[in-house]
Amino acid sequence: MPTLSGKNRSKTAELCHALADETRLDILDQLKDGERCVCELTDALQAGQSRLSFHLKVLKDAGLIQDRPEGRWIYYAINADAVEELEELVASLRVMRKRGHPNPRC
Amino acid sequence: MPTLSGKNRSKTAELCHALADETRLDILDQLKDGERCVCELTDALQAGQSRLSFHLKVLKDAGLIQDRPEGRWIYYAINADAVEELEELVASLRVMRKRGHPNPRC
DNA sequence: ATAAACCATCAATAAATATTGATTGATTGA
DNA sequence: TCAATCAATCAATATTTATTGATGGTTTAT
Repeated sequence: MPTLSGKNRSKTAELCHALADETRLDILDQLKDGERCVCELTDALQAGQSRLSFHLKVLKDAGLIQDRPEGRWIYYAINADAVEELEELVASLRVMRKRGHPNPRC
Repeated sequence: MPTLSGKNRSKTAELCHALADETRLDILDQLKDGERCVCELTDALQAGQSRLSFHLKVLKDAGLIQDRPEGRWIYYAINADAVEELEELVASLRVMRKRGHPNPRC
């Protein structure tokens, strides 16, 4: 599970990094309704093939999407597990308690 | 509210970008229990002051944190509204329906 | 008034990311 | 087999982002 600190912290950063790009958000928006092959995405997003392949790799390395080769095509789909991890991460950000600022000894 | 596509998309990317860095995750982890001044953070995170100021600005520009000047100090705290926005964003990623891949006409 | 603490900002450099076009490999159909 | 389609990868370049040390402004205490 993703955490703010600790040993998974870099994995958490990677997950967020994958979401931190407009092209990749566009891709996820396309995948929201089900799997798509790269050629469909180049069509829908008006983007070059090598560019999309690059961003798909970023998303896949982060675990946000998965691929399913079928013959000549490769279908990409959102990984539901990753979305669940994101939910946990955001939940961990919930403000716990307002600390009455103690005398800072700086 | 943050969205995958549309006019808020760049704002969404900015929000995620702010989370996509280990130092900034460390900062948020510190702020989870309440507000902190910069000098406390430099102490706790063993990081240079200008470096933290930089990352605090990234977080603040993204709306994730807010600051409260008090005398010589500036206290930073997590912005609960931003966390709520993140929850909505993640919710929008929920897989809607598996589309039985239609003949791609690529 | 002076000195010290706190913090933002700047300039310079270093490092990481993204984009483009070209190449390559695999698969399908003629 | 040959040609065409789909997609990953590479090389080169451009762009962004991060780090460091220095500077300057503001506030507090002496």
